[in-house]
Amino acid sequence: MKETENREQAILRAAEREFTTRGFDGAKTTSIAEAAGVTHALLHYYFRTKEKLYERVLDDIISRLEASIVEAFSVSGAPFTSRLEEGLRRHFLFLLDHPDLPRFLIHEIGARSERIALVRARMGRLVGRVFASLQADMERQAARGEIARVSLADLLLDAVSLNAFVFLSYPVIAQLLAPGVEPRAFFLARLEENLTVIRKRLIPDPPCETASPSCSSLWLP
Amino acid sequence: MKETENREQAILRAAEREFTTRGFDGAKTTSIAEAAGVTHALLHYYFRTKEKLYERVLDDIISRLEASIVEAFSVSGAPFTSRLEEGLRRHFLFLLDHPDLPRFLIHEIGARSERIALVRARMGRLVGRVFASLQADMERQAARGEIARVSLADLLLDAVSLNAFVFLSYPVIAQLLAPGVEPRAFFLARLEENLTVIRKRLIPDPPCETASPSCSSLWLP
DNA sequence: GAAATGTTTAACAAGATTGTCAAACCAAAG
DNA sequence: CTTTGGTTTGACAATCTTGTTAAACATTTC
Repeated sequence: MKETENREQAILRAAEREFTTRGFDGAKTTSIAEAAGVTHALLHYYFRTKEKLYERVLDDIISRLEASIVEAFSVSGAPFTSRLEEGLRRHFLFLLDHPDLPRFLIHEIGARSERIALVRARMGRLVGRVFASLQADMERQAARGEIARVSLADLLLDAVSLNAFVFLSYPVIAQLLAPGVEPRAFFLARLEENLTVIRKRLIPDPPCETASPSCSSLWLP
Repeated sequence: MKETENREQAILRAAEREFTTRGFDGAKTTSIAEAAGVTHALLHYYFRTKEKLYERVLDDIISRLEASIVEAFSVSGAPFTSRLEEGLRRHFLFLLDHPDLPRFLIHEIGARSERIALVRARMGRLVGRVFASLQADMERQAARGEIARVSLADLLLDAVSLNAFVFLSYPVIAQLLAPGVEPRAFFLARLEENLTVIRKRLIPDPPCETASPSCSSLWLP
């Protein structure tokens, strides 16, 4: 075998780029082959059909995402809040390395319902692991009154929403909210904001015997 | 003209459904025509090309979104926090009526860069109006120390992230986080969580002379 | 070096998809 | 009734896209 690994790998890389930026329907096997520098017949030789190539790419992507998130929350022994912050930080930095990934996943699970089963199954395992890993620590800290009582599901969804949406909306909001700012600087600033939001979400609800403004009923009409 | 309004409208409705659920590339003019109950030649008679039909649909959608958001924040005279809460509530309910809209916009602005200019221009006007409408009120309340000092851009992006992402991720997370819960109940619960997050984000940073847990350095390693 | 096995290509086939067109249709105006 | 104008259709053309195939090519093995 000459450098078959390279050819196959080249096709996979090109396919991932094409699929993630254009979606399944927008991606053309001819474009992928061209981008990989091979004839499109070779693409079919290696991956049979567009569908199979897509599945392979999707599988690879989810595996990497899964590994990255599990690893992100694996810092053990530290208090819940530290582990959470560290996990969110790594999650965000992972997205910074794969900025098109959220858009791709979101689109494909919505547009192509056949995929949902696969994605959901693997996400299920992933969420299960993260939950199991954090739940006990969270309860412990909540029991001590150090953090507010929140459902872990809500809290994590809050965090993922904040982290992912910056990348989803970037093309529209960047010039709008921060014209002229370096992309990386913009994203890192958002990371800090996101962490602040989550931290504050966990501030215990004060007993409200003080006249503190946060206890006033500003929010109640 | 027999009921031409109805035919044209039927095509537009079918096109919006098809485009928003499948994206530009996934949508087929034949499917749209079929769904609208007309021949596909008629579709071309009214809208010339798929591209033009798409532009029309996109334009309509953005107009409705724009109108809804401007209206959502138009409650004048109330304190900033009330206006914000009311705006976010209405924004969320609008999305509840158009659950595929965030996915559609996010995908299209990412996948088809030609569209960005149009979307960005209109979003620019929209954000400008909302900003102008809220900024002064926000400063006033911050000056009184009733709310934390945050950039309005960050705060609104936080809120939109939280509101939109539930809909984006719904197909995957629903069964995972809340199995068996009615969709509407699930979404409304999320709305409350989102409002809580934003409220807490605005809690003024305490002076930290008390031993309150929120002042401890739990978050600093 | 010849056979066997795996890789690569050019050419082709089948089908889908967008878009056009001339003719049929229909409603209203003269 | 006939003309006129916009509507609607069936049939067609052009192109794009996926997928196949037979043959050329390379590499290993005996």
